[in-house]
Amino acid sequence: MTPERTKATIFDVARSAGVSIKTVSRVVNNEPNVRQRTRDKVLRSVQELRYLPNAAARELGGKRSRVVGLIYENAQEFSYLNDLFNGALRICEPAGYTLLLRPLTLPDPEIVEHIRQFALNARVEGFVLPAPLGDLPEVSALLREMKIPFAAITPREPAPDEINILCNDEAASFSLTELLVGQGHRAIGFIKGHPDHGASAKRFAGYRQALKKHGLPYSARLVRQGYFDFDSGQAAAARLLDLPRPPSAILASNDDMAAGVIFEARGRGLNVPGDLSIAGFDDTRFSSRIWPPLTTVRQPIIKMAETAAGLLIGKLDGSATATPEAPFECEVVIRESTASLA
Amino acid sequence: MTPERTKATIFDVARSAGVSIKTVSRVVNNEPNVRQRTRDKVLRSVQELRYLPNAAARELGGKRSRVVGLIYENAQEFSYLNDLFNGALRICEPAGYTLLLRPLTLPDPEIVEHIRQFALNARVEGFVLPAPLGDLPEVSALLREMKIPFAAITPREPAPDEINILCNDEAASFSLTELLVGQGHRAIGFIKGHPDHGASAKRFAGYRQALKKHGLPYSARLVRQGYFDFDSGQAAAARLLDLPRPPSAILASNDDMAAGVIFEARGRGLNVPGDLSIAGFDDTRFSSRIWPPLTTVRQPIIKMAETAAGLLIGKLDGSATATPEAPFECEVVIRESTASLA
DNA sequence: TTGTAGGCGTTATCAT
DNA sequence: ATGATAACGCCTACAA
Repeated sequence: MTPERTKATIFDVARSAGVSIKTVSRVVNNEPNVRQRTRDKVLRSVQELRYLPNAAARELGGKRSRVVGLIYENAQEFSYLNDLFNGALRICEPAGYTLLLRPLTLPDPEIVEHIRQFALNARVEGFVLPAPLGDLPEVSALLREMKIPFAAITPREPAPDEINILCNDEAASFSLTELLVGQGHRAIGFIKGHPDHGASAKRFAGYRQALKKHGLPYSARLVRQGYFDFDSGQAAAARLLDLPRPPSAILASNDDMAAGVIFEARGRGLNVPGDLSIAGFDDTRFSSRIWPPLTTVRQPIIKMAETAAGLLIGKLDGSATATPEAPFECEVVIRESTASLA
Repeated sequence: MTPERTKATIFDVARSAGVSIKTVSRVVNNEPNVRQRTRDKVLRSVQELRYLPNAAARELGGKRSRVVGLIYENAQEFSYLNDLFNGALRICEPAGYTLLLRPLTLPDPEIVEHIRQFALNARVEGFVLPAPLGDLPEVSALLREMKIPFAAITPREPAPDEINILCNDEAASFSLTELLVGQGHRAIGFIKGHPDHGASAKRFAGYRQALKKHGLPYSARLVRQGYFDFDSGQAAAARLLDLPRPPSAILASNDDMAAGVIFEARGRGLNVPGDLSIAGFDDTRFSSRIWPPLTTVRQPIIKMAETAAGLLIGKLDGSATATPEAPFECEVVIRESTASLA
């Protein structure tokens, strides 16, 4: 147990175990064609010597960097990103992969070049692409061209053989709308998300379906375009509230926009939820901490990120890999920003 | 301009430039003893062939990984972290360094072992240590023992030869307190930050100094311990507001806690700032978006992170390096959560 | 100022 | 099932 002066190499292990370095390599890399007894012997030496394969040598010899890249949009809400990082990291680390982050500021006219450079410089073997990056056709096209596998986390139509992780945005939006309908709201405003995000269309679709199911008329007047940011939410709310017959509830496609709606409502002296019910999407860090706490939808982002990274690594390692059959389940979180119509 | 089938190596460049690989190496690494003409010639070939040194080979041969690690506390407010990442990344990338992130959940009894493993596995050459990690003695001790340089971003007393980045927390807290005094507040509550953060003591000191300067009595009654999170801020506010003679203003040591104070105040039907003025620290993403928008202090985190990474890399590269003489300047941001006493 | 030889610690190839 | 040996692409010494 004396601390080794110099780090053990594969040769040290080979000598200690009485085998060749190739056998050690086989064991360390879980390759076949090693007798169980030999394998055990080698493993014992590995432990004793605290052998850790030299990543640089590994890459140089084997052409594999074991680097996974995670590209994300900079301006996003962070609790989402934090969950994403943690989920991906939790899988990459024990699997012997390095996770490299690459923030991007969108829109970026040179996005393709930026990603290409990153992939090359960092020798990225595979990408995790959270929304909205997985939604950008030029990005997936580039990665396909570079033959770099990726796992997109977004509700898109994956090409065959591509990894895609998604959750049931549409069903959640449906439930949220139904909740409001059940509370007696008949004029329900909707603020759409950024058109480049696949989730935006899904959430809108859920809203429309719920209206339809309950026999409420769809009115384009009550729908405004937003861009997932606070300001666009506030602006959209202002226009909805300026209507001759304003909605009694507003459903925003994410919490940032919902926060903007609350802000606008308060600025007009409206009581939330007394005068206006408000709901959002994402359950960000602040959703429960603004006043009133926000009714929203929580996605299992950590699990989704873990799954994305896991499937991606499986593909890189040559194991089996497939997009999961069922979408992940979202959860409606009911708080005080929504209430029954008086 | 035909896309190379296979990546160019140092040999290709050498051949193309009509020199030896060692000369190419010298040029690429900015080493001396190369004639300008030769240098230009090589540089031209490098561009033509789009030569990019193979990082793995470089590390294997040269014993340098060019990896910088950034350890951070997981539970933190993210806009802070996001700025931190972006600042550090902006410096590391063009300098040819890879930035690796390592979230940690505090308190962590095995923190030393976790960091050691990370440093070893990822072959980290130097660390950026934002608060509160730079404040933990066991962490700096470990890094000193491992002879891994680090740049701490926190108001601590750096050992000689160590890099330390800080801003004038104390002066900012002083200003904020003075602002409240100037608005006529005489009973000003203070919620301390987490005791493990160096900034907590500084901010508290600034508060006390301002009271002193303006001849206001210091009262321990009006000071509560918080832990930088929303809940502790809310709890502290509850106790302050339960006092027989509650404060007319509360200064929280960060915005998360200030948000908790606002939440508590609203829950009690208090008008902010009419009945209670509230100020925080950090200017997080939500500070301007809660109601009312929060008076707070903004730190130049991006610049601080850039400086930290830059000095660290300078040290790793063997250039000169010194902790900057003057602390970075914070900026008081006055919004609607504070107002003159009626 | 420039070049040559050797080594870094793996993985891959091909025997045995 | 196991092993010898040659890459891999660069850097460090040491020559010239």
